[in-house]
Amino acid sequence: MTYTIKEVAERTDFSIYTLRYYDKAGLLPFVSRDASGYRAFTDGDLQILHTIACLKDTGMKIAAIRQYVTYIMQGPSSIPQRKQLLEEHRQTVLHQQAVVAQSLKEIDFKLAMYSSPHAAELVGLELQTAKSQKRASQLADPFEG
Amino acid sequence: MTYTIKEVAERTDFSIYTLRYYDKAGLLPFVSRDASGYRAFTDGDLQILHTIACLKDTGMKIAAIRQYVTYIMQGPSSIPQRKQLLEEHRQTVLHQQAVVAQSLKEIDFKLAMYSSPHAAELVGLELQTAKSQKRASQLADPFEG
DNA sequence: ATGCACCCTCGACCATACTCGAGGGCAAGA
DNA sequence: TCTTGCCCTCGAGTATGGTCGAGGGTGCAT
Repeated sequence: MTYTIKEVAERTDFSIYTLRYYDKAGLLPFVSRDASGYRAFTDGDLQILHTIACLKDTGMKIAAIRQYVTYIMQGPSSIPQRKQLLEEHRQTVLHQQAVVAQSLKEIDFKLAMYSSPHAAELVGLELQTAKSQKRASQLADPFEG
Repeated sequence: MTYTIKEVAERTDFSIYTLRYYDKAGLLPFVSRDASGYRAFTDGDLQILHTIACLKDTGMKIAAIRQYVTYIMQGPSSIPQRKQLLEEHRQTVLHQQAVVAQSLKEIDFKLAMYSSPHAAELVGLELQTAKSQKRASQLADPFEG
């Protein structure tokens, strides 16, 4: 049983364009062609594609994904390299998660301020502080206009 | 007390180039110029810049950040709009966090497989399954070479 | 007054990741 | 056989977010 590129696009979050772009970029060397030159995706191919989606969704670059896929094509002998690549990526993702979580906290703090019954006063105070800093340094006030 | 663009670049994760690019893109209308036309950043400016960093780090696009900054320039009257913009962004971030967390789980699953004492067998089995699927559909085997 | 380390703008260039149209082939039904 | 709806490649175009060099001004220390 195989799937056409259209069927794969429907079953995944990749567009037909993206799938062809990925193939051109060397991300899909495991996808075979039928007698007419059409891409024929097997279930196993979809599994690798799913892994590719996980890597992409966590921010891995195309070049790194290509490297990973290349390792897959080399068979079990490349397990150490695959492991290292994923471990390094894992650290990157953990770091990014921490950055995002911290930034979200600060956004939530802003939201809390905007939701406060004294929102207008708090924001007004911030504004006056900013304006007086400009004045103290003899700078034009950009908050006019 | 004010800071030069170089000092700001050193105190933040933005390069001088990026700061100038952001200014050109309308993200820094609150930054004043001194008598020589040099940008003079106040502490209040750095605070807004920090908020911009939070938005950028959570994936907000430049155009949306510009909108938010525009609201800031309008003073307290734009609090409802700021709140709505941040609420919507917050939902986007929560969704992205969920996607990343799920993808990371699957990456960890792969890593566990590669770390298993039977890694070679497991990966070899995957490979044989993939190969037999190709054979069953009379497709050339891309795992040769 | 000269040098050095800053600052400025403008516009070109780059990297990344798609997105799409043109031109053409394949396969099945009316 | 002809239309319809897929498929293909190739190469150009788009969107986003920078990055950088040229050309020129500023300001302080020697």
